[in-house]
Amino acid sequence: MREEEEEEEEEAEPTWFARWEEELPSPEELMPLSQSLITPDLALAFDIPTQDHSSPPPPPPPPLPDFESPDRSVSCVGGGGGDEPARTLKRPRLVWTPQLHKRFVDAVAHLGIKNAVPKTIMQLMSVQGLTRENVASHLQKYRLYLKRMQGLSSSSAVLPMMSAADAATEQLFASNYHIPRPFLGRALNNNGQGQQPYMQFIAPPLLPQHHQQQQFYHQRHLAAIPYAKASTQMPGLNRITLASLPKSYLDDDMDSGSGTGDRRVLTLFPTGTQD
DNA sequence: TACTAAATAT
DNA sequence: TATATTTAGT
Repeated sequence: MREEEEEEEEEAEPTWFARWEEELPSPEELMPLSQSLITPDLALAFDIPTQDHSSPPPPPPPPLPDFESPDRSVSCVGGGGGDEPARTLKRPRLVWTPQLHKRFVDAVAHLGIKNAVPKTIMQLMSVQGLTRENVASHLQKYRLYLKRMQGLSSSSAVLPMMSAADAATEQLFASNYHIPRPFLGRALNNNGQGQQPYMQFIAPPLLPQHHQQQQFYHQRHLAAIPYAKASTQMPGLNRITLASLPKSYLDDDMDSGSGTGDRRVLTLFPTGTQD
């Protein structure tokens, strides 16, 4: 095939089309899209050259999520092109690492089921770049998982140790969804009659002695965070990069990056060394 | 406005 | 297929 059939459809081109094109405003009349669609701070953050920088108001520090900064190991999946740099306008897929999930669970535990709503959880977690949507989505999934576990536990005795049911569930969640032992025990005990749709979370004061230590160092690290009544995002305090947390916190009982699989998109926890 | 559940996308 | 994101309903 040496002759590529050039699809010349000139003849089929209707006249109205040409006239319609004529009626279009000239390029000069058009307002530059980059001006209206990309805010100055965004343009600055993403190093987008702005043609007309006649009105550059001092842009506030761009709330760039940690995982969007090129410093972190970020790789986008899917999208228009794999070659696309990490700084796409589309929010990259967040991977809930075991550590991040642990922080999530801890936040939920501290808040209690009553206050365990996306916004509050997000504030308590105080992870930079983590959105309420992220938390809401994860919370949904988490509840689903708890619900599932509840059902499994009611049908078969699977309290203290991990049984096949647990193992299967864990597999379902790619071993990402570990639930602290006190959670399981408490919930299962409470579940005798199946009175509650979801497993009941353990509020901090309800934690058994054995886990008060856990609660303790949580308080140590989160003491500065007004999570109890954080109504507004505090610029400094509310932004805590998980990577800055001590290893003792992160490596509590989870192995990092052991079950993320090969679809890691972005990680809030740089698995390597981080300074 | 925020939360939850369902649908959709990757 | 599993997970995260987005959307829609309350």
